[in-house]
Amino acid sequence: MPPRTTRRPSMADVARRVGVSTQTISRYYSGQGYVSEETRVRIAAVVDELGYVPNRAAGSLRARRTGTIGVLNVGELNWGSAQILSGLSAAARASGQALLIAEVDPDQGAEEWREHARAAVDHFLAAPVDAIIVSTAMQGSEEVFAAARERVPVVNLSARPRSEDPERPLPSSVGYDATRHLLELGHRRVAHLVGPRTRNEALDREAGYLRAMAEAGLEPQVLEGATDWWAPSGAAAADRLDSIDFTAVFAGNDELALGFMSRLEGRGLRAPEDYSIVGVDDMPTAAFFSPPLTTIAIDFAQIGKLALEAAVQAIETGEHRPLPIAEQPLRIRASTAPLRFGQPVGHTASTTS
Amino acid sequence: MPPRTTRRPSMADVARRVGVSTQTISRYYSGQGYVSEETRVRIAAVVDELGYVPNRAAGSLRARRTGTIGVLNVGELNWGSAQILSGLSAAARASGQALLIAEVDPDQGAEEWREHARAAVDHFLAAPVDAIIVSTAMQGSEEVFAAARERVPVVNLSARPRSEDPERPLPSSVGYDATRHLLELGHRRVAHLVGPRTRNEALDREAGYLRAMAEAGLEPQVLEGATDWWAPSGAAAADRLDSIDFTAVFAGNDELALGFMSRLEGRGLRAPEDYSIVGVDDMPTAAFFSPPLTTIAIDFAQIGKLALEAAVQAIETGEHRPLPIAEQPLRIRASTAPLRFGQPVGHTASTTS
DNA sequence: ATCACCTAAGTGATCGGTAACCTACGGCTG
DNA sequence: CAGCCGTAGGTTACCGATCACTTAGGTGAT
Repeated sequence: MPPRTTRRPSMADVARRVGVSTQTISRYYSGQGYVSEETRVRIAAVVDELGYVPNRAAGSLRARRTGTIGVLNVGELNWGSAQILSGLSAAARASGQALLIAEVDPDQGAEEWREHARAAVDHFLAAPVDAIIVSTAMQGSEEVFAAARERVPVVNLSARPRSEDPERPLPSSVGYDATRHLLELGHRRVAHLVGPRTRNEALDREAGYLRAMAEAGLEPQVLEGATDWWAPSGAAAADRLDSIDFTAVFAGNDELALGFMSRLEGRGLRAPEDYSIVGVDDMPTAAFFSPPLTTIAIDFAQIGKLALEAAVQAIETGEHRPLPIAEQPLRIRASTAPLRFGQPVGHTASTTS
Repeated sequence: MPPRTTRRPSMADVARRVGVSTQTISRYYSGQGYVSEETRVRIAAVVDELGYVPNRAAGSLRARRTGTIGVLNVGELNWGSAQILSGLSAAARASGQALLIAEVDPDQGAEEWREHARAAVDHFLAAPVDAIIVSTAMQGSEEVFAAARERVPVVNLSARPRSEDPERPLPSSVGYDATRHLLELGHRRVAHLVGPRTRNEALDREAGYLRAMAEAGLEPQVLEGATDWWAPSGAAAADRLDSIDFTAVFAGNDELALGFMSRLEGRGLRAPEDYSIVGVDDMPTAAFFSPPLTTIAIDFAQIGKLALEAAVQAIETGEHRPLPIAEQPLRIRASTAPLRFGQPVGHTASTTS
């Protein structure tokens, strides 16, 4: 079929058919001003008959409000960021906003990724959008978004807590809580499988871990090797270990924990008998791992909802309020257990491939 | 800060400063018509200086092309649909398109969900978008999109193969291939853990399974109980079994397989010793399940790319080509093994909770 | 009786671009 | 040297809504 022949109906078409001016139709949609009940009914009938849908591009041109919010996601959509997106999109629908999305691949060089982010921001500004939500941010991204802030409000979900930051997000306690759980079970040699350092969440969780360890007067042990948030990265981190001298591990997220557990099992070590492990996210699969994974359940959908509301607020009032923190309950499952004497980990240094 | 005070620069601002007409700036961006190299350089300098970004809403008004494509997703973003979205967004960036997204919750009544879908489509048409991509469709959604088709091209990624369907997607062979693998291992009592019947993918896979079983002259056995694609649904399906009389299972996706395996393990049955199981998706965690899951790897990112290209083609030429099928290799891991005599499943009917 | 005010609408300008058409100049060709 | 074409760019109308303002009848208070 040739590129659409019938022109889509405009507000003028509707107005003509109802026998009023376009202004009345505009009022019908905006709710501002007076439209009699009778006229309202006749408009509704014509709208339905013609299949009229107002053209947002036209409206926003004059109104200087597009009702569109840009959502920037860094890296592939994992369970968490996908959930955030779901939360955002539910809230957006509720408040009549449209969501424009862009994804930036962080696994390039630092310069390339910054260039990508800049392009994505321009993409949003071109739309144009009323606000930008940065779903997951990378370290060093602040300057890119600072430029965008001169045009539209920017809500950064994972900006690091800094006093100069306009949003001043409260520090998340995920890393601290997870580590505390392990310490309360009696573990003393608690390691942290750190997520990709380029992401702010990974840095936050590491900071929480370090704080909990310092408070307890214990030596931290950070396991490196994760280049992204997926299970193979956790496996790679496990493969790097040639000796194992911890009795508990706090993994940056559930995926990393799974990959890590899987490789340790290959070396004859199982949780919770041989070591304890706790993750973050509580993705739906985590409860079905073997063993079921103790983890911190982050209410990502709620985060998305809060972020969208914050963006709408910023659009309407220009006021940036710090994002409240969603609930983050610890879900205790079978992967963690109290430290027992004679726990093999830390004594044997098995070296299997 | 008060709601932005400085007006964003317009094309006229740039033109004035360069000393040309807006038309020349327009030509600079569109590449249509002649702009001398010298002028080009001066425009670039001013654009950079003012931080000018063309307003797509304004341009599209006259050009009747918004460069925006709507992506409708049905249900929460699971691994597959998130990957499709990633593929779409990468391809969109490459071709300069913007992606508008909306999510529709299918777990309402059939009437409610149809109403939601209609609202989402209107949302897209309001933008307006140049095309709509339906990432995962539900049964019975065709009529909703048929209405949208009168306005813009609609690419439906999971429309069921029907001769009347303008896109006539080729039937996917996922269900058939997975079942064949189990049959080739010697299994005869092969069950299918069917996905949520409301989704077309679930129906397609079931059809493939039934075809393979019929070809082999075997009695099919469909395990019901999954209301979504997540692991808890797989567990629920396992909980419904009071006797187990199969030696192999083809699960609708990896998540379902995981939930199912986890519950059977609670009943003392492990793959591949006691039964074989194969999933679909090859999500990154699947290789780290215990046992690592044999599964069909769907190249979702590729699907997204193809879909976006098809949409762009339809926009430009009005021509709907059927989507080529992405590769779907079988990844053989430890969850499937040849049928052995004396395999316990099918003999014992354990009833543990 | 006059005036203020509410209800219900209409008028014309305008947002920031693009389409279509037009102008001007130089070089090459017949 | 007239005619034609390629290059470089300008002019004007227009896309489809919203904004700011105006009109006009009816009602209640002074």
